[in-house]
Amino acid sequence: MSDAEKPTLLVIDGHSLAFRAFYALPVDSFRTRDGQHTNAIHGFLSMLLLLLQNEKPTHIAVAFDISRHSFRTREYAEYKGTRGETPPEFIGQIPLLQDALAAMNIVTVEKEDYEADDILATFAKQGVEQGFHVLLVSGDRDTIQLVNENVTLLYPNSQGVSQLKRYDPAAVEERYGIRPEQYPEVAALVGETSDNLPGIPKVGEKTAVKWLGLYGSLQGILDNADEIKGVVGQNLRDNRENAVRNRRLNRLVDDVELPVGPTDLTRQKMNEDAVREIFGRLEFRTLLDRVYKLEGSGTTAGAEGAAEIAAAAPGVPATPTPRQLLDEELRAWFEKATAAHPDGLGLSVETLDGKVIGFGVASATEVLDIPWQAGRADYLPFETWLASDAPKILTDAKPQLKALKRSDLVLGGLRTDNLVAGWLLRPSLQEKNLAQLVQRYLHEVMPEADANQLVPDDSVVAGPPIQAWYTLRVAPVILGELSEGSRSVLSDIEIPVLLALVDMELRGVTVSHEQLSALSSELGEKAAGLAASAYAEIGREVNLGSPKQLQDVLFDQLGMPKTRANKTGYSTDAGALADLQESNPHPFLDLLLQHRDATKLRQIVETLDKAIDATGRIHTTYVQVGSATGRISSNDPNLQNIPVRTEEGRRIRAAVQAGSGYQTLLTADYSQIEMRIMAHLSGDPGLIEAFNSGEDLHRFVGARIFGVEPEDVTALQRTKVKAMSYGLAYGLSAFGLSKQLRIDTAQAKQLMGDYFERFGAVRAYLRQVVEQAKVDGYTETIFGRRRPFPELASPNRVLREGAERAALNSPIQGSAADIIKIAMIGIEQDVTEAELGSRMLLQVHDELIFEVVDGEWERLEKIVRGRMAGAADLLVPLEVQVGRGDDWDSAAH
DNA sequence: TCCTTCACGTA
DNA sequence: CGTACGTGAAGGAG
Repeated sequence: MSDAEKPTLLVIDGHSLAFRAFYALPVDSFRTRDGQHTNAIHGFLSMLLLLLQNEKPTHIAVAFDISRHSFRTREYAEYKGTRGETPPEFIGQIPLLQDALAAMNIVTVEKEDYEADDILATFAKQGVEQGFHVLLVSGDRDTIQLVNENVTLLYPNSQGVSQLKRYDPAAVEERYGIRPEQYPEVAALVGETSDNLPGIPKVGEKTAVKWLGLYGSLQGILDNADEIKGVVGQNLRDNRENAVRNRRLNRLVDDVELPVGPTDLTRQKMNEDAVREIFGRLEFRTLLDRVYKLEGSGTTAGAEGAAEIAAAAPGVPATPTPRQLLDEELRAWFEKATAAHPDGLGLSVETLDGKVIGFGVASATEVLDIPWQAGRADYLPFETWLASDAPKILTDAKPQLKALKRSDLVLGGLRTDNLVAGWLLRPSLQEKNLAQLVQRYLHEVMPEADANQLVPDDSVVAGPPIQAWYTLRVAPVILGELSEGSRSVLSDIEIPVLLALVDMELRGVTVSHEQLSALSSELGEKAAGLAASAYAEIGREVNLGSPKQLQDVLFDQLGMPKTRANKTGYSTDAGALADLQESNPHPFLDLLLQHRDATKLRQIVETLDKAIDATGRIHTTYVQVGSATGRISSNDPNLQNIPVRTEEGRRIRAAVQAGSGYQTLLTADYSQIEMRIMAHLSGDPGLIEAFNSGEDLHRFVGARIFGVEPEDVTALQRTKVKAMSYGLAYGLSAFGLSKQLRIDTAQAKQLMGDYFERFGAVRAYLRQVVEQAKVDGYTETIFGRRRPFPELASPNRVLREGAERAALNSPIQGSAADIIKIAMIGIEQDVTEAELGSRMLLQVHDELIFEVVDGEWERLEKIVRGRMAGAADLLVPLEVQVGRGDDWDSAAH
């Protein structure tokens, strides 16, 4: 019988797959109205449907364990003893899963005293004997031993149950370097932590496979144990019983007496009523759809069945089939659709290498598929709609807008971006893409190719039309949950600033490769010299970049006192080293610190250098939804953490320059914006007076604290005061302050006391913020941006107090973020209206950097100053400092 | 090879 | 026992 003619028997290890699914899918997103968790069931069934569709088994069974006890636990009581308690959310899902399988007429098998894998082994053996091709699905590695030319194992990868790796004998050999039947011998030597089966210490897969190659079998290895040298040889001799026991336990039993045989497992037609009932009870709407599609395609139900389902699941519209329209039809479609959708149509831009290759457009009832080729006149009605102000809804618009611009396409009327709106709702961001948003807000599973998704099947991958469809449907749910204030933050701040970020990213900034590479080699030499000196001090070479090796040097070799403990030992960070330098001065410490400095800087230089493109510019990516406070972050590369505090750091900034065609750089930053916001929010008369008087704040405060005249406050004192002022806005304690200022706690308390005596309303405000947040469950910025703080109610003190500090800082940091965004929007608008060639390039939280066309300086400076200072109307003025220079360093002030 | 921890740069 | 981020090296897990 040829392979193609053979019937296929599919046997699944129910427990292990359901458990994998449980950990692969978020518990919170899969819960019925009455609180039953369903994530394991959903994940399992989704995988099952995929298997039925792709593998088309003729026979099928699912095996379960009856309990945690089996003949193995009787033989070895500790077997699987390290497994923790079953999570409470998992309990109860298995019986429901079995109900669902029963409704689908799939046989489930379990046997007292045996594990599911033994059932798999038994069916595998019988199946092969009776001429089946056998497919096993299990998350237990022991089943690898069952693989042969007629038995294939499908094993879930680390992502969960969405992707199953196919192991035939060749794949096993490729992955492990051994034949399938040898696998349990390897496992016996290595041991299995999750089953509480210790193996031979220091023997991993590599060693075990090597030994098998040398001695042929486990028995051969044990017989020749005396030949094996070194520590591992000794370990083998000392622990040979482990290997013997493991081998005994991991041998699967293939002659379990079962009530059914392979031929009894013929795939049956599902019981539609029962399936509808149980899926309804589990609230699986999309899955039900998929079940019917599957039944319809394979058996008799057909389109009729699918229609019946759509009717049976009210409120969930069936996904429309994408249409391709041209010319007049397309024009008419948009005319009708725009009229019917005043809140916008869904749009998804498909990109490849940053260029546009297609679009999906969705209305409430239809979706369009628009494969893109530039210059096609028959798509003109679409291009017209795209450029118009007609409202559009996207998800993660920024990369799509960048691609549009690169392809010289214009998009107007961006109404909302689901990713940004979702972030405003939950700024700690659990949902990073459309699929996750759909799951959370529509409680549906979107078909997607994403490895994190459950259904990676190519035939159901969501193309642009489907993306647009879900984008349109999820938008009103998110918008409906946003507060009024958050909705105006979205429309008045986030959407406009998103458009500005698109342009800033595309513009990039010129960075001198010559200067960076020179600096890099200079720093490299410096680091090498420092390392050599450091080695000389301790008489040996260590890896100065390894905290672990440094611990040996500091605490063993040099006998220094132990520093602050961390997870892997004792801290060697700059603060700890400074403490050591004080108590146990040693030249090594200083050399180490300098070496760290040099290598860190070199690393930054190298990262930047590698990011320079062919035109000599670096294009960072701004992450609009990256922070919980409302700030924008920057990556690939991060241009918001370029050094500035040291001389050599500033040389990096000096490599950031005005590009060709531009005369100079303009930098503009807010001075002490967070302290000004604190003055505004607290209404503290002292602080407000300090700002309104024009007096330097830190000097002003320092004069009070150190009891001197403002002009006599030293630079060092001012630095300390500055650190303390900002520290207060972060929830700094007296203890923390004493550490930072290297004074004792009593003195720190005194300092804070003095501070609050002078600025009492600040303390009252900070306390009030936390109290209010505990009542509301969230904090709010001046402009209405919210950040939820569920941890404020936590019984865990560490969590709760951490949340309190974050909560008191959030309105301050978040309002500052709002203000600079508002300024950016205004500046872009004014620069465009004034038709300036000068342009905004970078944002670094409280600073903006522009490149300036010759002759435009005065006009640009006026716009920038006006928009930044006027971005908010506070009780204190917003002061803006502007600098000019050929590069970022010299433009600083 | 992938993941976590440490350390450290910015506001 | 100070908020918000992103990056890279080392070293453990596999």
